[in-house]
Amino acid sequence: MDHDDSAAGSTDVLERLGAFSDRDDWTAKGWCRIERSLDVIGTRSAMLVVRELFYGGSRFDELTRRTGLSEAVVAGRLKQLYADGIVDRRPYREAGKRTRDEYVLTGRGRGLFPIIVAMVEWGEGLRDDHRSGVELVHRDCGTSLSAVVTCEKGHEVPVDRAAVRLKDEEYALAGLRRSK
Amino acid sequence: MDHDDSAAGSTDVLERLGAFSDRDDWTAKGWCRIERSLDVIGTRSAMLVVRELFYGGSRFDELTRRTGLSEAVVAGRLKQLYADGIVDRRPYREAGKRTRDEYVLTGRGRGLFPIIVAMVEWGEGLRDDHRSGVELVHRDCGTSLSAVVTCEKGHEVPVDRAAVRLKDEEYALAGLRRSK
DNA sequence: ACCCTGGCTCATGTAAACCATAGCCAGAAC
DNA sequence: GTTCTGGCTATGGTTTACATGAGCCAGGGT
Repeated sequence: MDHDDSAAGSTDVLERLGAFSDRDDWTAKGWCRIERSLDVIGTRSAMLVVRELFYGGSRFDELTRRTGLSEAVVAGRLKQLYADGIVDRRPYREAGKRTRDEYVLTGRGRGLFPIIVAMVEWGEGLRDDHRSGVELVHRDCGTSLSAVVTCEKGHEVPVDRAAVRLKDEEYALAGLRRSK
Repeated sequence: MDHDDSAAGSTDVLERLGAFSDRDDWTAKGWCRIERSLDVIGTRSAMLVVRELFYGGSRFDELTRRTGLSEAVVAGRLKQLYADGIVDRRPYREAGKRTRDEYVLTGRGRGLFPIIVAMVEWGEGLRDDHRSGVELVHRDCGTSLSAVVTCEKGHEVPVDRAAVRLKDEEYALAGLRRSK
């Protein structure tokens, strides 16, 4: 298997700045935002439930049916997502039925939108049946959505123009010394 | 536990267009790009390895040390990531050591950049120790990175201005009929 | 030739994630 | 009341994801 990659020869990923360049000191241990995110949406079932919530599903049976997950898993996931502030419960009532709760994304939940878009976009390239599948579009102009990385000044930032660093270097280093 | 959510009362997630609005027909079953992405980077270990590759790690011992994962898991993950075309292997040689392979992201692997940025950004809001942690910045201007959703015309698209639809509706419906 | 280092694998065990089935129980309908 | 529906839970079993520790082996040093 050979990956004819156009960038073979360049190691251009993120540049490491300041104390971060000496990475061997702080391996793992909750300093990383990605790990936190993974604690909440790191399972397949969590992502599928969130997907359905974005796609407009809100009731228990919709969520089980459309994710293909078992009721027990969906119930457990919804509990966790509620505890983590991703979904909120809201009572509803259908004619002839008792009152139930439906589940809607909170602000924090809707904050997952770029992740959803990025994953849909990236999944597109994994196989080559580009005809079928789902597409996210702008309501106003109809063109498809894409997650792009920008800085605060609005520049689009490709991988090789990005860098990593510690947020508050002195604070972080102090915490590191404490825990030793 | 009450989530004082400013958007309580609005169900504004994605609008469902065309045949997609009748979602109950195609539950699950590989039509979704997100599921594909999850098949490749859906585990904690995969994301952590990819994170380290973005942060400049490339050798086996770096990857195990910095992810905190066991050697067996890292080895297995690297195999899968190689098979899926996310990483490439490249021989290197340190003085006095034998020749080994190091692992670098392919183009497809670097395509995960928006997902990484979005997850770092989202993980920021999960707890409130905003001082410590890692930060992704633009090399040129130093401001921190953010993943924003745009359409092809460059408009920034918030969740409530986005919609979902089937890509090639006739093709998709035909495939659906076939599989019945 | 021998040793020794380090990337990698194998074996074993545990915990988590998931499915399938059955059952509970609030409450609307009657 | 009684019944019946549907959201949810509880039980048991399988599969996947991980850790731990032992061990293999290519190949550069000497």
